[in-house]
Amino acid sequence: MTEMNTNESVEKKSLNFIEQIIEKDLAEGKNGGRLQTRFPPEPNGYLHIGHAKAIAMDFGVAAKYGGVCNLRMDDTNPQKEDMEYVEAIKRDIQWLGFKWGKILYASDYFQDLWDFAVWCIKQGRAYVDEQTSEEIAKQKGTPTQAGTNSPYRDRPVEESLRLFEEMNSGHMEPGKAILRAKIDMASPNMHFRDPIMYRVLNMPHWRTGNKWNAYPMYDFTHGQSDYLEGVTHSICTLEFVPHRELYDLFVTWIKEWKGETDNIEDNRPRQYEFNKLNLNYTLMSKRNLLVLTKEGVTKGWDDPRMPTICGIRRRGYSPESILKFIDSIGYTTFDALNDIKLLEAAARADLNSRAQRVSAVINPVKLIITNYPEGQVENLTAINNPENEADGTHTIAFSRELWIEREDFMEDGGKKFQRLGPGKEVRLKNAYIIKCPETDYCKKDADGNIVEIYAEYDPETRSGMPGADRKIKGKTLHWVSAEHCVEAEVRMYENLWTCENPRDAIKQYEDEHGTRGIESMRPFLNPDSLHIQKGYVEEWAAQQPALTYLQFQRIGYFNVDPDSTPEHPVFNKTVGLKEKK
RNA sequence: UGGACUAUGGUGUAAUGGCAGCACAACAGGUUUUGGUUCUGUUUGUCCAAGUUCGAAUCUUGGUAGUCCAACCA
Repeated sequence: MTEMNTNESVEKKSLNFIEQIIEKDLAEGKNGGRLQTRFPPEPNGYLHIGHAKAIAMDFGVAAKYGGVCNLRMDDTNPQKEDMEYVEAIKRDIQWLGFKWGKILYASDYFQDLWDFAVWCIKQGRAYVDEQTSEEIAKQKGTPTQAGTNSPYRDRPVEESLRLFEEMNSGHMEPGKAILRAKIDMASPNMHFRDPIMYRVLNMPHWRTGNKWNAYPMYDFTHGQSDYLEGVTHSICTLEFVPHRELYDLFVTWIKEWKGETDNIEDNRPRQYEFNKLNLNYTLMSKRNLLVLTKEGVTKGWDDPRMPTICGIRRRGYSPESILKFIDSIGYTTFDALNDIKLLEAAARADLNSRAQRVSAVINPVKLIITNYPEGQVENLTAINNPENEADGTHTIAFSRELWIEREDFMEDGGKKFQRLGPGKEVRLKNAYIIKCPETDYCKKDADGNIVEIYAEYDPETRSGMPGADRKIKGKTLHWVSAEHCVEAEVRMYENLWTCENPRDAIKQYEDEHGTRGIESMRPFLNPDSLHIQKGYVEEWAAQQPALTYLQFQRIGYFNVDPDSTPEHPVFNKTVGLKEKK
């Protein structure tokens, strides 16, 4: 092997299996060497982080290989869909940093699909079935047992055509008839047992108004839409694997309908499937997320505990951290359960380089520098981001009375406790080295709680002075000046769920107890998923609403919540800093 | 018990018949005005069994385990 070949093979290692397929197809000139993908959400809810994985794939490969990715609303079911969601979907995709070619709608193809369906009937490949859904379900058989043919299967074409028209007239009751493809009731693939093409809904559609009363099903829409708009690689998740055979069949039929009989294998969309995102301690299903919001467990789709893209955004994650996470878990055909810690690690890695460092005390106790002159105030220099010098500095006020974290003082902390305690010396970040006396180091209330801590500062050790270079045993603590800080609401979040796989746990609970909805969820909900704490934040941080990403030093990454006002700042904890024991 | 798909450290992923590598996690140490960052090092893996082959994580067969499929949802 030559060195060049080695390098090429090294490069190939980083390609996921979809990218490998695309490179091969492009090299072989399939579809005229074109690459076109689509991201096809149903506008019936908000996008979640699982969608972000699909978005990163669909838009990502298009951008990488010079193709185009269109955004297509899969809007074939007006019962469930709403235009409210379309804007939210667009906003979330843009926030993630992707650009679509066109915005398309499956409903754009309703006329084509109708004409195609009529052709199928005339070809004897489709028929109107007038049985009830129960009868049809019964005839479908089971995975281990073949189905039986509908009595309407071989009805005259003219009769089906007339009934199909009636299905769309608005005068037929939903459920009275459906259009089915005549395929194979004995197929081991359940989707081949005369799948439903059209059903009667008698409902206006938010885009097509009252034009249609019968609407096409997913299976009779997706492949045809892909074909009609020129998609080459229709990438979706693994649960659609059993649909692929049907997808291919309908694509073949529609090409025939269009009279395209040349190059039937190379010039057509193909479906490829990757594993969808499963995250432990996280519930992804839209239906159940809706229950949480309706029951008031969470406050809307953008609650920072939600796995929705808007929730994650509000929580303070950057788009880059989400993309980094998705990149780290990869695309395979293995049904993995990913560790949410990987998402947190990706966020820390990204936020570390961009978050502005500020001081905030969220479990405060008063610290009095007994030898610091009363009324004196010093403006000390704080570095905005040690990872990026260009971010500059800001000043932070120092005075006699400070707030520090209650956990940073222990009367009997022992040797391993390197923070403040009787006779112990620590450095105050950007300020002075201070020392607690051996005795009379604090004041307590009647219950024995410490209300004030006393220490003396060494005036020679202000940061920047030569005396500051002195090495001490203690750690460096953060603090805020009691008179120069802002009181803030700090929202701290934990996992919403106490079990690794809430989906399975809820399902099992439902089966065992016969309960539904919120009753089946309660046993697995973390009652402490939201802690609201009063904190003290240095003035600079509270005055900078433009600061998107913050690090409360020694605590974690935070952002400013939309609820925040100058009078009442509100911060969300995105993720804590890594802690060493 | 029909069909389709899958199985590599704790978690995720790479290998395209030829040295089992990477990330996260964990652990130990150095640096550090964040118990952060960073740097160095360490531990841990091919589901099982047989076969093909000079050589198998990879191919074959048989087990085992898991996921998906019987919505007038997508």
